[in-house]
Amino acid sequence: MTLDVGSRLKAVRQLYGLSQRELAKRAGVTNGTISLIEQNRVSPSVSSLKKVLDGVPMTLAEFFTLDPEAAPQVFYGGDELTDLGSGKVSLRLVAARRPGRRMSILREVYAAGADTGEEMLSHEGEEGGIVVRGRIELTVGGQAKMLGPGDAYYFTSSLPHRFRNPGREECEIISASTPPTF
Amino acid sequence: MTLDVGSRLKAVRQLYGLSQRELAKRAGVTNGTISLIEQNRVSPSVSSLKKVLDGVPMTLAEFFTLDPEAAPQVFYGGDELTDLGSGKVSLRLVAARRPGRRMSILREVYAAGADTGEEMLSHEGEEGGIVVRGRIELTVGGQAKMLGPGDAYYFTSSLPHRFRNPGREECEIISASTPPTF
DNA sequence: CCTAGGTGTCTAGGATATTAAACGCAACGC
DNA sequence: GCGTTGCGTTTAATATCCTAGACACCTAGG
Repeated sequence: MTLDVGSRLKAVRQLYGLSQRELAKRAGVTNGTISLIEQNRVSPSVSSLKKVLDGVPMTLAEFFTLDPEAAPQVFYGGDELTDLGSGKVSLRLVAARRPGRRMSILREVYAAGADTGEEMLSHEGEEGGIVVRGRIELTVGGQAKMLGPGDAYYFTSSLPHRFRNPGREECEIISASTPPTF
Repeated sequence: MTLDVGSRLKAVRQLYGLSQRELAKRAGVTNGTISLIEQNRVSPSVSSLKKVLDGVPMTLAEFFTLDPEAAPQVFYGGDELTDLGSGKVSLRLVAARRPGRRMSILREVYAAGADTGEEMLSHEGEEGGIVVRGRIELTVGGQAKMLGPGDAYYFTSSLPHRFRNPGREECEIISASTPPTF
């Protein structure tokens, strides 16, 4: 198992300053249930855990995304930009060495003529960004659009997408994606 | 309930091209269990759902984060930058109108002398960013650091933090945070 | 036709989770 | 001291889940 649902629930409950009975009442379960779950004496069904979390309220996704040992580390400085790119696309990743990151923040530079390819990228999650300088053509789900400095985008990463710089100047974008792509 | 664990599991399983028996074998449960779960005839315990997902493999967080109706929407254009700031700090949020976003991507401009305050900000999640122009002093967990163009930062948002522009020039940052702060 | 191997579904019974109520403990007012 | 109110824990009975194995269906090959 090594998935400490109990401690997690307890932490969440206490974070909201609720007693077992209070939470139980809000959630429509008994206080005994909360107690047993928090002691890891039982593994709740998804439906009952959902009921409990609805009392907080918190979604299941949020609950399981909680980083129990929330690394109190801070990363900063130019050094934190790790080089990943190749050829005409330069990618620099923020806090690459941080374990368990929940986002990829990237500084992307597309040289003139750069193209992520016909095949289209597709992966779970969401991504978005802002164009800092230059112009770029972004195709998402069959629709293409030119973006210039100050323009922004945001989409579900499972949609096939492609970045292309048809111009003669470099284009710089700062983007973020969750869960981390890199 | 209205939380269709069954369909979700089925979708995941089929996405990976597995039969109920194959997945069951990998996961160490019986095919009947998978069948019953997919039909929503039972609400699996967290421990057994975890076992099942380990067979894929997929984490519980990923499973519950799956957006069933994965909004195929794309947001872009300068219009997508919604103004939020006040006073010396200007905040522009990407895709503000998108429901259920998992990130806040912001273009932040700190005027000379801008300061998010002594009281320190603190909230759940993670955040990071890259300085586009100007200089800014970032204090996280008691440690201050000056950042200039091209520098980056990343930290756990629950650490008390503060942004301050002690210089005479504007500072522009592009940042992201998850879960969304705005 | 009919076996062989694949699919998903169903059922009986043992295993596990949940309830309702009791229990032990500590803090407070009287 | 004593009653009250809050806390988390425990217990016996009930409800729910999970397993093993049978079942029905389909497709392919002999």
